[in-house]
Amino acid sequence: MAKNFTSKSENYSQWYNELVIKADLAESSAVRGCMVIKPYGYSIWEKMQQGLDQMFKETGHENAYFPLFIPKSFFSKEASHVEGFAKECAVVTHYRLKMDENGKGIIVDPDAKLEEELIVRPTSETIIWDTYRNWIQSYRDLPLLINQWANVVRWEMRTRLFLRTAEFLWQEGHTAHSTEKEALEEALRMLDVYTDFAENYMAMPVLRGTKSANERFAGAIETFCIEALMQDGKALQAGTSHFLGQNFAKAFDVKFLSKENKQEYVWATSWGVSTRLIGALIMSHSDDNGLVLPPKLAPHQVVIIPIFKNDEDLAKITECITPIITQLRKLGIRVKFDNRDSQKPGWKFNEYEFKGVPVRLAIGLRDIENNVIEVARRDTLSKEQINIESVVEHIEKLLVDIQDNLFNNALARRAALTTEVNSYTEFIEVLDSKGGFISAHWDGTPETEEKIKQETKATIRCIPLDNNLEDGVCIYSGKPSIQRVIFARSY
RNA sequence: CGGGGUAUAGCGCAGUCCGGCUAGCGUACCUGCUUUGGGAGCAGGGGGUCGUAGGUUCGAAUCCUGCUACCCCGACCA
Repeated sequence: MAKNFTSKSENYSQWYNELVIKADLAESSAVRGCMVIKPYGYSIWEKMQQGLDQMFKETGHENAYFPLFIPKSFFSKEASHVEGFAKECAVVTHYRLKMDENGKGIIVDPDAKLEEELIVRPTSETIIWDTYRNWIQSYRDLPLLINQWANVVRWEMRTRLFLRTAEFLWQEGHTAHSTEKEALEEALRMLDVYTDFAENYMAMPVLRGTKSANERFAGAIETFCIEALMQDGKALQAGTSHFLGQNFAKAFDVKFLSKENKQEYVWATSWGVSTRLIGALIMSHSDDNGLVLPPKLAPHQVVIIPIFKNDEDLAKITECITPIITQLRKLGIRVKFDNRDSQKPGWKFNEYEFKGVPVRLAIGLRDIENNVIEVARRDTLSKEQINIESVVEHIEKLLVDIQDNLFNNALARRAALTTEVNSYTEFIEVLDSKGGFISAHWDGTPETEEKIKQETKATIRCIPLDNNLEDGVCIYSGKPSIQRVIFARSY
């Protein structure tokens, strides 16, 4: 339940919830741990979908759709995979309700018990690989590059709007290849796509790397990830791309006949990002005045607020602004002209600030006389008067500028919150004082990582891909280390 | 699942300890007039089975019991 708006310095969780609720993005549903995504929140997701989907298509992928329900037996095939998900699955056991004879209302009909339980997908690897077995016969059927936009359910113990809900929306790509090399390349290609999207659409810098064995996806040989840093110094895993080796091919018996006429198991990848990205976007840029959206993802990039006293004034303003709206739309800029007389200008200013609209124009009779329009930008909250003749050109540049500025600010913030440490004492001190990414030597063992996690709640977020090899000693065990890795407390 | 908190009008809350008049405040909503360049002012008005089920009582938002949901912190995870 929403409280009064508070500064993020006091309570980041509360600040975050306020943003989500007051900017009209989402709310908790009546179903435990699920969320209702409101139209404005969903339109941000749609923009994300559009951007990602285009990138997927450009890299040769196609969309398909697989069932929501997965027979329980499918889960017994890949052992480590089921271990990773079994604890948090919603299970369908019956298929009918009935009226209770003792007047207790609607009850589950005990006679309608399913022969085999159905699992509401926590991810679709199993059912997709079961399907792929029939789709793949020959090397000519490969590579198989498929993406699915879907909802999945994970019965998490603790939930949080957008960041970890019981049901969430995502895309999951599942590909099959004839060689290990090609599959590995695919996993890395999709990591590039995610990086591109995070940095150039969301204006959110990300670290690219591999996960340590402890953090690796259940059933994967290697998990690549992009890690973002939120304003409060906590890390957020923004996307993952997995190299699955032949684990799923073997578990689901997916073989192909090679050019050499030999039966071989296919090589696989999977990759996904979810509505968690909305949470990441909110926490990357927003301030105490509300949401701050990067132009590329903002449902409305420009909002125009006429200042008028009567219908006559509005008619004059409309006449003046209409050609500008037309020109902006021709450039593909998403413009909203809020000419409602049911709300006052001041109210609208605050409203669109809350919703994070990148550029706001205000125009009244006074401006028309002076041949100017007031242009306000959301990222810096600054305003200036621009000549009507040059306003379209100005806005076009301004949108690019805001997009860049948001990225650069986030990048600078991340740099300020990234620290190299060389001892465990220093590690703990930095973790508790400012948080953020901490670059430190690690001996490479899961045991050390686990102990650090238990003692400090910090985990290895990733081993950066372009890491410089550097001899050193593990901050925890003192054993030799060949490189620094990135630690952080995370969401 | 462990610890803490909350549930009263669309939203935010008071009232609950110590039971008692018609359940109140802010905001939002409706009507009218004045307003309109940073969340307008005045006047009038509508909206509540007090989360739910049961109990105690002449009488329950208030006391007792069960249940449910949500929020925060932890373990788990995208």
